[in-house]
Amino acid sequence: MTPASRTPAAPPAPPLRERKKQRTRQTLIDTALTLFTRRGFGSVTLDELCAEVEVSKRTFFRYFTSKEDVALAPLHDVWRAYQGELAARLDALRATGDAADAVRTTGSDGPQTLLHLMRDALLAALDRTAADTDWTRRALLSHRLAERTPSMVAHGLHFCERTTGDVLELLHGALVLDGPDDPRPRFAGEMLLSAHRHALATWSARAGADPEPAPADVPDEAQLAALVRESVAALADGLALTATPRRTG
Amino acid sequence: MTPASRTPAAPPAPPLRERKKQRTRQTLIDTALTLFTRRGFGSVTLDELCAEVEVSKRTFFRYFTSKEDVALAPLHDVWRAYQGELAARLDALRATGDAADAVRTTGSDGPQTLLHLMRDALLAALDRTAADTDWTRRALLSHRLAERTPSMVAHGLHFCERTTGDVLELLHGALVLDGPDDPRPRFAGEMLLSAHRHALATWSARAGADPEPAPADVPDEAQLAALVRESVAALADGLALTATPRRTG
DNA sequence: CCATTTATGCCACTGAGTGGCACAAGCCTG
DNA sequence: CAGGCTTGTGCCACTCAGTGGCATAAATGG
Repeated sequence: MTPASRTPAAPPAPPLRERKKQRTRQTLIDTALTLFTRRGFGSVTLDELCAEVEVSKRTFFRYFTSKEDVALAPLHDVWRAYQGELAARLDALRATGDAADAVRTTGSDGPQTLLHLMRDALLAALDRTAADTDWTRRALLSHRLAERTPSMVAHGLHFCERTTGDVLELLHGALVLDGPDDPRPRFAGEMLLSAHRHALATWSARAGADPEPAPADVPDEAQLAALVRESVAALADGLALTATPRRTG
Repeated sequence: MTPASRTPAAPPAPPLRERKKQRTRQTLIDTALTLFTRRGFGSVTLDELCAEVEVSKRTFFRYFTSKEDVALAPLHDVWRAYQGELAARLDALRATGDAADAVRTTGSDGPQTLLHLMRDALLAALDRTAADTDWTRRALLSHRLAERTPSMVAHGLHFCERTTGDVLELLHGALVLDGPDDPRPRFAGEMLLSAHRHALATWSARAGADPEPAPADVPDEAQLAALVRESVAALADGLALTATPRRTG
């Protein structure tokens, strides 16, 4: 923090101005999560939040599109990273022209399923995002908050939907498909979403129900990653599940 | 409309007061769809809409929970019906204890998959809802509106999510599953949702792009039903789709 | 040190959504 | 066809999210 401290081994050292922006953004997110968690999403006004962070409301809206947006930022970040990861993988695929060796994360047999390609991109995104200091804690708070805040659910679903839409454009540019209306990649994308949401819910439920967990009580992203894998694997079972009536007892 | 006209073969004749309510509701929906379609969702204020229908804003909110809600009402009605249909089918299933003959809509081999059970419930719901006079026209307007109105998308997704949640409770009460956290029924429910959304999009796209279609230009619900079947059938292909890179050219 | 860009603050404004209360219209008695 | 009772509606004032415009302050680059 001292002005004279030289950055030990920083990459290209981000332009000083950018730092402040990121710092305000992070502060907004953190105080928002704290306040919302403590007193409920609906009971905290933006004016309060802004006063707390000492930022004008106008400025808040230059960082986030809505009150819900700031509360969901940690979760949204994953999806942004996912989009990037997937784009990179698709480029690699097109370059080598071979699905099998383009993606090193799988020592698989034959060309990969799109769903698995997406899953791996998501896992990589998770890994990258979670590299940030205590992302998991924030993500947990974010998700817990969403569980009891309908408008956050709506906002989150919509965000995912938009991301899926963007991803679909990438896919249609990079893969051989049955025309621009082929529903299969969309289905795959939405299934991944389902799986991810379930993984997140399970992850959150497994952690202690502490409303403001200490850093130590927060489950790590490895557990989440494992749950994502499980969930994706379970998708096919969901499709094939037969309806066995329960005996009334 | 004449007071003395005797209802020819009306069932029990709904309590006169209820009629007015339904009429106001329908008027609100129709004028909302018209105004929104003509001038855009965001450019019509609730005050305008209410003035047009000659109803106070306070009253509006006794019928609908939000501005988005009224614009999506036709689509929401299907899901409400779906919930009812599914509940009925589950009851039938539990009563007979046999999946095969409980549901007459399918002359299938062996017990039915949950997905197909849900699909049939949705188709039945569609059928029932579309019995109302020009539901299809309204639904089409509703969907077209949603396509260019982000907040409507968010609201619609959230509504479906809630419905799915309610349905899951029914399922866990009626079916043999792997405990309360078994993700399979949830996956099935969300896949049906995906399929339905795709069907709706295709249906809407196939109809002429007329912003205010004449009744004759509106596709019927049979076409939508067919698309739902197709989409559900295509789900498995989405799951299994292999990522074949497109040759750059 | 100055000029340009870029982030922020301030202020006034729209419009969705809510709560409270008084009023009127349908509705069940006798 | 009173009477009270229930239920839906109108009106009013209020909160608060979100936006636009313009002046100002801070970083950047010469």
